[in-house]
Amino acid sequence: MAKSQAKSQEKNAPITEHLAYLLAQASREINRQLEVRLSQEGVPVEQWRILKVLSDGKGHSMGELAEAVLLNHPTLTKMIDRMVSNSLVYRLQDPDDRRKVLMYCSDRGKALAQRLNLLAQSQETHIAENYGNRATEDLKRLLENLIERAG
Amino acid sequence: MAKSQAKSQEKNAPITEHLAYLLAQASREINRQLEVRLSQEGVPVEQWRILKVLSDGKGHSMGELAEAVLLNHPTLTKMIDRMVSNSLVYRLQDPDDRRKVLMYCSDRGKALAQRLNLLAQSQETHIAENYGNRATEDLKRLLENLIERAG
DNA sequence: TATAAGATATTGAATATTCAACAATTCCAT
DNA sequence: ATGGAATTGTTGAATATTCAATATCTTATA
Repeated sequence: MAKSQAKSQEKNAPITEHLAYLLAQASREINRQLEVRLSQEGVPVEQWRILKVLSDGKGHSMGELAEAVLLNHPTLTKMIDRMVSNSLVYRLQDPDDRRKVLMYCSDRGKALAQRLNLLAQSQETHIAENYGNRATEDLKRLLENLIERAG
Repeated sequence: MAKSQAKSQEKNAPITEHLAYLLAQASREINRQLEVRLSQEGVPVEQWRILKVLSDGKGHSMGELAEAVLLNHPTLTKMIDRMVSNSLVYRLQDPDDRRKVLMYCSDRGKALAQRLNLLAQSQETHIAENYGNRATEDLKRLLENLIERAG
């Protein structure tokens, strides 16, 4: 009986004990909160990521960018299309490898990025205050390690 | 100079330092790995979640279920439509509140759920082995706390 | 150097998700 | 009781994402 219970415990762990589920839940919640903040500028989270990456002023290829902002290629292409329409970013062909397209941030994009960074930063601050500085840092380091191993 | 550097460090934290980003990245990666395993049964992650929740045999309303499986209502409705077509689950009107629909798992759904649980459990085991038991447990507890505060 | 293989980005069709509106039922205040 | 507000779930149109196919360019090889 004890044995079969142990076995059933193994197999029937509630869904809330699965790491994949906890990650999905936490990510969903935190990203929703970020979304609320960024909606002040009418910008989805993915566009903030794109602008943040591009605001280093250097050109980033679509592939590189897709990886950095956690979007797959076709999705990124279409999101960039929208952002080009809004004059936030622009495409330039890479002179060294003409298969590649290098993405750049316009001045308008950079200005928006700055405002978005403030909103995102305020969320970080809010989390650190409510959840605790120590816990937040611990969580970040654990996530970094997990990503490193899992990648 | 030191002052302006500190300031710029605050404002210009790389995107990889944002909790929202780390969570999205980790969740994406771990869920992709789970997806690979579950594809052995041709089932998306969300359907595993649904089957897992319903396999307690009790009826769950759509709202309750949507919350539990991290899907919003219209998305869940349409996914349930597909699962009903596959005879994995079925709807029953709640006799106590006829606005509600109670979802149940069919025998076929329960059998599938068992096979999926094995696949999901094997991922948990794999993570615990590669990432470390201690780190995995720490991470889970931190995520649970975060979700509790953030909800 | 010519050609095949690989890399990069985009496109269009198929699929899935979301938003807003709706229908049905229950709850509550009068 | 009864009419308005709130809750629950679904629908259809608009939007977004994904998959497979394509076009373009580079690299390696023979």
